[in-house]
Amino acid sequence: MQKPSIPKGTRDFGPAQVARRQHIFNVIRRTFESFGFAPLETPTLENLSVLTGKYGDEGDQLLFKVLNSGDFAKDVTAEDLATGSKALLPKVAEKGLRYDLTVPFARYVAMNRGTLTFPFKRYQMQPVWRADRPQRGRYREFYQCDADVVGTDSLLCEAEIVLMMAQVLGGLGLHDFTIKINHRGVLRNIYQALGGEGRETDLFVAIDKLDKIGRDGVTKELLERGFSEGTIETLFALLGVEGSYEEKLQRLLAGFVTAGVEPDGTRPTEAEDSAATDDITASYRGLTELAEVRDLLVASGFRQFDRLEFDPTLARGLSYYTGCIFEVKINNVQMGSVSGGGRYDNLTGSFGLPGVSGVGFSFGVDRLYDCLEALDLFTSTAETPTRCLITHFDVASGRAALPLLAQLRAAGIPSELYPDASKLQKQFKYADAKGIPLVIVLGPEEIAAGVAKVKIMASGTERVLPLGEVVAAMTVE
RNA sequence: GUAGAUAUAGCUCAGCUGGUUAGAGCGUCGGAUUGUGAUUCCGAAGGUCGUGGGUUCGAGCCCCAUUAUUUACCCCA
Repeated sequence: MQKPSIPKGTRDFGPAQVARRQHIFNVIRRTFESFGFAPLETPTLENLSVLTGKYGDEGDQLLFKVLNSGDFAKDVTAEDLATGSKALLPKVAEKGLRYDLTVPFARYVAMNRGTLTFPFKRYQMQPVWRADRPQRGRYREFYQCDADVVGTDSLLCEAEIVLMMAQVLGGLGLHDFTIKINHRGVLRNIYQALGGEGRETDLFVAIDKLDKIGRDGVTKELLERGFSEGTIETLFALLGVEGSYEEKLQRLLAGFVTAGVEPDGTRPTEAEDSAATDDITASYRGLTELAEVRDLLVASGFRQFDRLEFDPTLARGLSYYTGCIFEVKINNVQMGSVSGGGRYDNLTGSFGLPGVSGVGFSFGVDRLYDCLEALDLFTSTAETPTRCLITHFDVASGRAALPLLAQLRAAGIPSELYPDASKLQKQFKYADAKGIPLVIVLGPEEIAAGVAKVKIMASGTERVLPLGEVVAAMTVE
């Protein structure tokens, strides 16, 4: 006999887990729909040509590729085998499992550009697959819940992303969270302040690790990568700004001016240098957009600015982001971000539809689940939707229970009759173990008297009711 | 891909310096209670100690290999 198993990084979800997951999905779906997003579903399999090259070299390695049907090796030559997997891959696999929901969405928009009404707002809640090493909060199969808008540059979209993030987390009972926001333009300006060239990625990767390895660690890493000490000092002076959202914007701006950085990367002339601060502010797209998002949030009645943090060190890996970027962390839980997103100016470009700006974000349901569990925030532990169990004693009383069972179901009360004429003790244990709140005892005595006993499991109280009144009484409860 | 940790009952784990018949809690099943759960009491079932080699008079324990799981790095939801 072989021991049964499931692939690494995948999970089964039992009835109680599914019920909890559905709760998370419902909160997210309600929020997305209340902001006017419409549902979309795309295939599990995409053509590899759609997926490859969108996530960087690392991402390509993490794609699950699907072997072609039939004789997948029929086009393979001895030469291909000798060359290695790179030459082999396109001949044996033309499909892959989706890696995220944003790229399939971009493909959908490009394919259906003629029929869509822009701005197009869609949400999507489907599993994605990544072939990386599983560990805490990291699975090979997991669900993402994306909401994206394409076809508008309006910063209202960014503001609404913050509103939706807060609404979903609040709806789940997660109140101690931090929404981090930054702008790729700000990062670009910082990069310019360092006068570097072509090492943007090195820098972002190092900056992103700041909260993990600390300032000393980042300094060491940047020195190893060839940045000078003076440069690194400037970097930390800019990154180290403190204060409120508003204050950080102002101090960062002042820092840029001091460092002599212009938004387009050129050095300012002396004349420009003397220009009024306000004019320069307007030219820093990142800073002005972040200020605008803040104003829109205020006007929308957003009150949780203590949970919204402008973090100049926020980098995020996905290279297609060009504007605002977001990331959400649940505090006091050891878990990566539960949500993230940002604006991309040209996502559909590689599918032949350039110049369409979009902004979107995503919730990781599996991580939200893990956070809720770690914080003990799940209220329902019921393993079944059943509200009422009818117990019986023999074939005759089981038969007699069937009309009542039908009435309960017709009244909208999920109900079941215990299938076997087991000992009453066993039937009650079944109800208790599954968290069924109500048990009806319908034995020979009750049938003879035309009544039923109704027991409320939580309190242990029992009531004897005429058979005709049972359903009505339970509808009230 | 790199580095570490772990693997003993259905689950969570003990198991001393290598020494007789490998233990506990929870869960499961039966009984105390011919028709009442969660609480209490009594009892029972359940293990080729991940797998394969080796050392030894003797291995759950030591050594080697292998597989699986897991944590950190990289990257990310």
